[in-house]
Amino acid sequence: MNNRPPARRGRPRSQATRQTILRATNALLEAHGYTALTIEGVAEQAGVSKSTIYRWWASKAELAMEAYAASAAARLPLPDTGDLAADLLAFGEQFCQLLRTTSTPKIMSGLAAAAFDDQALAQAFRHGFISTRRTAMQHILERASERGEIAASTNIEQALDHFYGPIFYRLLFRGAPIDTLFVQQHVQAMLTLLERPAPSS
Amino acid sequence: MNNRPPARRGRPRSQATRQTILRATNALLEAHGYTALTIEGVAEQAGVSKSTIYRWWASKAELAMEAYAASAAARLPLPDTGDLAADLLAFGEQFCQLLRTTSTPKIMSGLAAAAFDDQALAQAFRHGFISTRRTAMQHILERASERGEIAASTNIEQALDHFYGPIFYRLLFRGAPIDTLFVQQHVQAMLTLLERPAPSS
Amino acid sequence: MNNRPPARRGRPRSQATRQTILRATNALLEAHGYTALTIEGVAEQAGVSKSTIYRWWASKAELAMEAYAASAAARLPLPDTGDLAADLLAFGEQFCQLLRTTSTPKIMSGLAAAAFDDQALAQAFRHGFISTRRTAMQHILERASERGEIAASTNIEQALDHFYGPIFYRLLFRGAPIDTLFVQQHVQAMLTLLERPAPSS
Amino acid sequence: MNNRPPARRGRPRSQATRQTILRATNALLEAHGYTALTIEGVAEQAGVSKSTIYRWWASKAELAMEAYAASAAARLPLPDTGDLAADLLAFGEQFCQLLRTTSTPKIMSGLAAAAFDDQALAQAFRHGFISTRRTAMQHILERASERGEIAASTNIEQALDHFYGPIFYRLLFRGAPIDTLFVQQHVQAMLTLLERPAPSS
DNA sequence: GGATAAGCGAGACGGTACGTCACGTCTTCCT
DNA sequence: AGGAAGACGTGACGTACCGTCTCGCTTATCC
Repeated sequence: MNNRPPARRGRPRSQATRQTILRATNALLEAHGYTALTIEGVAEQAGVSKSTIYRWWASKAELAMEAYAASAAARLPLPDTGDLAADLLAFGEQFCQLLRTTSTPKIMSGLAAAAFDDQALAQAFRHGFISTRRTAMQHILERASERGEIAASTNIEQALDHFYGPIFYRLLFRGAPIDTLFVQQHVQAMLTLLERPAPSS
Repeated sequence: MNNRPPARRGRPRSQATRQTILRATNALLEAHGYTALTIEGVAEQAGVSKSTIYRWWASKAELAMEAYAASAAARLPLPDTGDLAADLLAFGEQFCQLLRTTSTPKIMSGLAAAAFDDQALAQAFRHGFISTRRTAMQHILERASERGEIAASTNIEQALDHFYGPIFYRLLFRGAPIDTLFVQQHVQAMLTLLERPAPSS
Repeated sequence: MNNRPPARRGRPRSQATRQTILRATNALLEAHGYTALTIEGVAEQAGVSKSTIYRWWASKAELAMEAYAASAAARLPLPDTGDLAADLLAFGEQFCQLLRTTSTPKIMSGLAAAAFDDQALAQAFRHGFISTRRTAMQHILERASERGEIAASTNIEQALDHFYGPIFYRLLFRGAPIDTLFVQQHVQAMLTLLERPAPSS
Repeated sequence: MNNRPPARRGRPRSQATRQTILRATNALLEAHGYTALTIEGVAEQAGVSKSTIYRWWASKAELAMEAYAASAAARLPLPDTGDLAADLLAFGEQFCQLLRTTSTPKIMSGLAAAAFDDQALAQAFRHGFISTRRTAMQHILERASERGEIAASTNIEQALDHFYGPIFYRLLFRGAPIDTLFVQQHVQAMLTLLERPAPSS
């Protein structure tokens, strides 16, 4: 692995500037949402020139993605209680609280829409926002599988779709609440789908 | 029922113009997607003035909504085979085919994102796009309930979330296929959740 | 002379409506000036439909002209003291006061500019605004001539140009005051130009 | 004297673009008059974006002013024959010819009307169009004064009003000709007003 | 250490679309 | 037929951002 910096000629990119831009983007996203985010706004907020932004990000979608993905990933809950139902409840509860208290839904729906017009962005979106969340949940399921709580044959992919799908559907399309009651019922349904410990006999 | 002819004063709104605008909007939506839709583009395509559009629709979101909702509703499958599994399969298959072959996903994601910035739009979106689809599915479940295929106590709302949620999640967020295999597995999962006729006796 | 009204078919033109429109126009002219005058504004102010206005006046210029010409003409001073200098002073003083206290300059400059784009309007403007004023002054000069205060050979046209020219020039182009001092000096200059009674000896 | 190169930050204003805009404006003014001048028209004619025009000029009036003032000033006659009457005749003749053969009257009346709605514009108009012309004439009168052709006590301001006033009055308000005969009579009147060489004795 | 490259802030520039305003014409109903 | 209401196509408005481009200046590496 050649991890030495490439030692390119010319003035190196300022990491400070890069962070300032990402922070400004996040602040604006949280404050006014994705639609209202503009490159010019970020430039002003960050005290940075537009060209500097365009040098490193191709569009506001790409910028928003990078800015928000990190902060979103950092907040992902990672419960490990040793019990599937408890893990699901804890994860669901904390995850839904995030969705309730941050601008995440707004931003994700904006990015999802933008992704339809830009394949590269779609790629980044799925990697930065979707896979991360799926992986977190996957760990829970795999641990449950190792403990024998769910059958080894369980279709994990499908289970993940069934966990996240209804949550986002309610949030983005129905405007329905993502409260404790919902989480409880949702986890119950998940267990119904998962708990097939092979009745043996 | 307000069936009185409005008997309003002044020149009445031209229905021909209205239809032309809606048709032009649909054509542009299908051709270039929601992001690329502009009021000016619709005006030109329809041979209509911008002001006429603004007179009746407050934004491109509202226009796209009305234009697309009708055409989308008209295409909703309404199977009635007398068997829950068959109904689900038929509905799922046809519904997913629509999502695969039209610009519906693009448009819905655009509208969903726009709905976050406009409560009135959100309202219209849920009524025009979401409720319609839910109702279609609800009829299937209710008929199954009457036939005793599913328990009367079944939480229909939750079932609907579980049906639509994963479909849109795969489509908008994961970019995952909505093919026949998926539909079959998905319907199977739905049956698992629903078929709890409490064998009792 | 057949002075009976033509007795045309259909509902006759409403004189009340006509007057309402002219009054509304004058009010708006005085309040906001010529530039800000719009047909739609007049229609609203007068509680009248746009078509009614267009039925009788071809443009806002023509309307403004008719509306303002009458009210302006009514205010023209007509001094008759039996002495040229006194008449000139009185007329000048009162005329300039009108120009100072009403929107007349604004309106006249607007109309003069509009007249360059419309020959019919130019015609009407000269007749309604310019000739009227010239005639008033002309009477003064003619009476002076009859009294022998100025030579019969005096070029009246030229004298009128010399009287009105500087006033409007100061007002419209220079933004210079049209106060008592100016009027006095101006009248003095006029007398210098006019009083050539050829002392004969 | 601010001769330091401004050393401003950012991309400097393109002088080429500026000139292109001014030239396009003049062309359109001369061709279609002031009323028909539109910012969009100038932008198209000059191959320039609207925003660039709005960046530097606040209104079509301001633009027309700057565009036309320079070209008008460049054409001002500056006779110096050593004789007042000859200077006046030459200046009057040439000046009136300009007014006859160019769109100047149209443009000036438009600007004068616009100046009533905008004090800054009025200021610029007086400086760009009016003072320039007055100064030219003033030089003629001052030279005559030095030569003793007119009394030192002559009110120059008033003389200038008497020179320009009737010309513009005939042009803008009366639509009366500004021909050689008029100029001769006008100059004669001016001399009557000016030539007061103190009869001594 | 001087040449050579970028990085960077500022901001001008050609564009596109916005949403608004008033235009002048029209269509409908009412008087 | 006159008239009020108001829909309509048209054209320009002035604004907001877009993404690109020149500037002058700074900060590095390379010869």
